[in-house]
Amino acid sequence: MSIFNNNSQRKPSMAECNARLNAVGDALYVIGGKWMLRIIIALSEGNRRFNDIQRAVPGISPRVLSNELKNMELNGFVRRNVYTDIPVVIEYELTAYSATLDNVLTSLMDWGQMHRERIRHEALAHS
Amino acid sequence: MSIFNNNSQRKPSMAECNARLNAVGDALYVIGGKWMLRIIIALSEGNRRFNDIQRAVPGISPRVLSNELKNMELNGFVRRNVYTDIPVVIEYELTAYSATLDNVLTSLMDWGQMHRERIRHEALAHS
DNA sequence: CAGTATCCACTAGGATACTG
DNA sequence: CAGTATCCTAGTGGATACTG
Repeated sequence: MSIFNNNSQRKPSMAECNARLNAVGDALYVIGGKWMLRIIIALSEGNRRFNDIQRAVPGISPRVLSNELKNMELNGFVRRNVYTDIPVVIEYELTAYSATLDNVLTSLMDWGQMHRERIRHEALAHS
Repeated sequence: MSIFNNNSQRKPSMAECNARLNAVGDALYVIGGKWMLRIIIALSEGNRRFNDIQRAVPGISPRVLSNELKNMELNGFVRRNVYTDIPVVIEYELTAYSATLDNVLTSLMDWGQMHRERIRHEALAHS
């Protein structure tokens, strides 16, 4: 259902309104940080080890990456695997649950791309 | 295209990877704040005047709402209309551009709802 | 009603150095 | 390599009072 085109002409109830607000709020609370989605993208592109991820997410410091990964593990987006061979290898991998973010991620990517184009054209128009 | 299931088996290039990262970053930068999407939802549900919006977005202070609305106007999501009758009436309305957020918004709502359910079940399972 | 003005608290996140 | 430890800053946003 679209937020913008209310085909049924029915005015949404207070309860419905708050449910929407809360759902979006929850989602943003979890994924709205600066880094989490980027880390997911990096992982989905095959980076598994700490320093790989750090390289794949430009600008992130080890401290922040460490915190993010811990949170993501707690929330079930990521699994941390320790392979106790010598040398020990630690790898992160996305869980199935993180795949539920697929729609969110692609819609954000599409919109971000579109928005960037728009800004670019505006800038040109004003120059 | 899905981030998670790369059917073509092709490993994405560095350039593609960065493009995705940037697109998501841009999108989050614009809409990732605590308030903007909630204000859009409030507006989409028929609230047009300053205090209406403030009531419809629980917890927002007038200072923050004022700042957000100005930003949103600058970025083309909202139009501020001043009707110079007596008494003067000021109304905010969503622009066509804000409707481009439809997919983002609905996917966030859906995911937020699902995630909340999941958390609830987990809490029950642990009690 | 539609905001401003002030003041303040918190915390996400940056820089850098260090460790087992 | 996979992180911790410290320290620090900037910016977001809360509380409250006030104004044309």
